[in-house]
Amino acid sequence: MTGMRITAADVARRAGVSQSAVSRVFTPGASASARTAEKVRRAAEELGYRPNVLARAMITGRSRIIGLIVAYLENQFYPLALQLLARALKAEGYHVLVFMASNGEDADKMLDDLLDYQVDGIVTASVGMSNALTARCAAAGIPVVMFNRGQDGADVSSVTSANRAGGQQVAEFLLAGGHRRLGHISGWLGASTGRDRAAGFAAGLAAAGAEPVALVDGLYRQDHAAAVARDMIRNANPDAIFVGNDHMAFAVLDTLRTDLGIDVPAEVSIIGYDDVPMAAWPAYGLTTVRQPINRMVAATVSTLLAQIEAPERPVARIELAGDLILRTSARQPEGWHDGRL
Amino acid sequence: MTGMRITAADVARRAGVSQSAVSRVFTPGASASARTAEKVRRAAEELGYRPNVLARAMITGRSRIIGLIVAYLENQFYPLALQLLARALKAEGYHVLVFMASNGEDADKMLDDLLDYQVDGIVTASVGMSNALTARCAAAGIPVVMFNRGQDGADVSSVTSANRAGGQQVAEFLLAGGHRRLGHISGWLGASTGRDRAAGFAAGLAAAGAEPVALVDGLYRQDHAAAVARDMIRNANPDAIFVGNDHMAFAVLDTLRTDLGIDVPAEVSIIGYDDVPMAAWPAYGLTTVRQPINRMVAATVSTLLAQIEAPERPVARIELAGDLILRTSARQPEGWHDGRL
DNA sequence: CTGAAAGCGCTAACAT
DNA sequence: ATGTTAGCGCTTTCAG
Repeated sequence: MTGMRITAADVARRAGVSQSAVSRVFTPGASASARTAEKVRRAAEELGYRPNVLARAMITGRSRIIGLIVAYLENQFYPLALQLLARALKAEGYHVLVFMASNGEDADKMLDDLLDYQVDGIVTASVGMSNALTARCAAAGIPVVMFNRGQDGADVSSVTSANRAGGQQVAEFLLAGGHRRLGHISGWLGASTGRDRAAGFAAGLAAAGAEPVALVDGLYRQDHAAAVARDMIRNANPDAIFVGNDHMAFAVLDTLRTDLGIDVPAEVSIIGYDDVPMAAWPAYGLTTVRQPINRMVAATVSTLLAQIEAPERPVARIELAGDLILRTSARQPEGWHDGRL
Repeated sequence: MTGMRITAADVARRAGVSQSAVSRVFTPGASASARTAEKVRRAAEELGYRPNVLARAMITGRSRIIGLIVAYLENQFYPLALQLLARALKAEGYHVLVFMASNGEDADKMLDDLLDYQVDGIVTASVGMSNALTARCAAAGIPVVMFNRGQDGADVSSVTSANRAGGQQVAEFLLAGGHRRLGHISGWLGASTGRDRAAGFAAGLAAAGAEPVALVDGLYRQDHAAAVARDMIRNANPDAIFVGNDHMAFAVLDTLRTDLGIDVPAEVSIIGYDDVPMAAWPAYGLTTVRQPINRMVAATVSTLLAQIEAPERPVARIELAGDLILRTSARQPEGWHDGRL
């Protein structure tokens, strides 16, 4: 008797109604009399019946599955986002099917996989999609939202924080703190987040007639960021380093303090980006730009669902402001309040 | 023309064969002549056809979806496991549907959700399931593997590391290092992992005629562990604390060093459990028991798939050995090698 | 409001 | 080896 699935027909038989009556009772926009509904519900209860989502999906064309493409679960920001996203989608009756983007892998292959599952929508986290791929999704009528990544000139929705403004604010803060030799270990410059933060930082310096003493791509990798930090200290003698995200900043902080014996922030100030929970831990106390992850996820969900319900809706590019969070890894200018002097 | 799905019938028409011929070409254990296969494949290519996984699932009774129930993505161990699990399952043609166990939530409700999606199997990570729930899964013919958690007397497969032996090894190591006042901030004692590590630790002490000076449940929560650590230092004056997992150990380490100004390990040694990547970072240098996460995931996948293929297979309880990893948060006994004196 | 009937896209006998 | 046929479990016309 194991594995014997109970179907709507079983329930119908027991309740003494037609199978379609059962269906109606379990369909939100249904029309069934209170009496039938009651009978059906009792029979279903007794039998332990639950509608088969897959069968329903075949008819309605809606699987209530959202595909999530994600690459770096090592960076705490993404598990957090995944957690928030899964909860928010669950509240709307959707669930998340995970697709890990192995780095060497063909993106087209992965998209095939996704489409095979008839997902109702796709969100990419920290993963770029070529315009060819987004075009395929559009052709298949499947909305895509890029989370924490933008794409120039592509017809995709995206939700990011104000990365350019954030980078600029860091420059202003550091300058106000009396630093004069500013270095930047950027996020991967192949990603919009990496580029925008770097551009904002450069713009902030330029506005004060300054320019960075060093600027290197950290590729969003800890090992690489650590190596780059060592070089930068040796060769450029910076008194402050803006690091493209917290994940790398932790590695940089460790490298300076432990390997190089540098006093942070007395000798060198370090600033990160994201404000993951670990940034607040005493061992790091990382001064950083907070990405409003809750609102970013909320925006991602509402954008995606809106697009699922109205496929012809134009793409949305949402950019949410973030704040500089003051801690102990960077010297603090006197009189600095609310992100301004 | 957007959203127009291409079906096997479309391909059949274009290739000049029957629809079932198309199906056969796309079914692994098929029987089709090279000529037909070729024609079909070309037509499919031209049309951009891909089989509908959901329709296939209805017939075969296999969705190729594995439900993952997970609760604490804050503890780095679980995102890592998720990542490994998703990749391993993908290699076998399965994908992971995520179910976040919100703590206040009814577990039965969540299981309903899972079963609705006709998942082929379930893995729970750091989440217990009542015997009633595992019974429901068994009745539905859906195999379950508990990852990093056991269940006494339940008919479920589980994959854990040798938690009891690990706890015992920690006790021996600490004793050999000359510590005499050993405290334990355990993992949640409602979980087998928390209990087993605590029991092993106590057994290790007992074997030497000792007993802990303090033993408190840390509930696997950082805030709680930090508070408990403060109390323990004040009231029990331990010279070493074994913490139930790395996640809590980081908080304890921070509390001792930063809040309490204690020199670790000169005054107090700290040992964790898991060996998440952060444990190796210089800021922590956490001495800890490594859980063989790669092998644990591999065992989880093979157990689950074996059970999917042969439902009558008896449940497996797999326990993998872990090693004590020596770093700088605990005083090191002279002559300690390979986990032994 | 309700039942009968027609599929959704596909696989799996069953013939040929 | 291939086509024909009968469903998988459900939603959705369509009558009544």
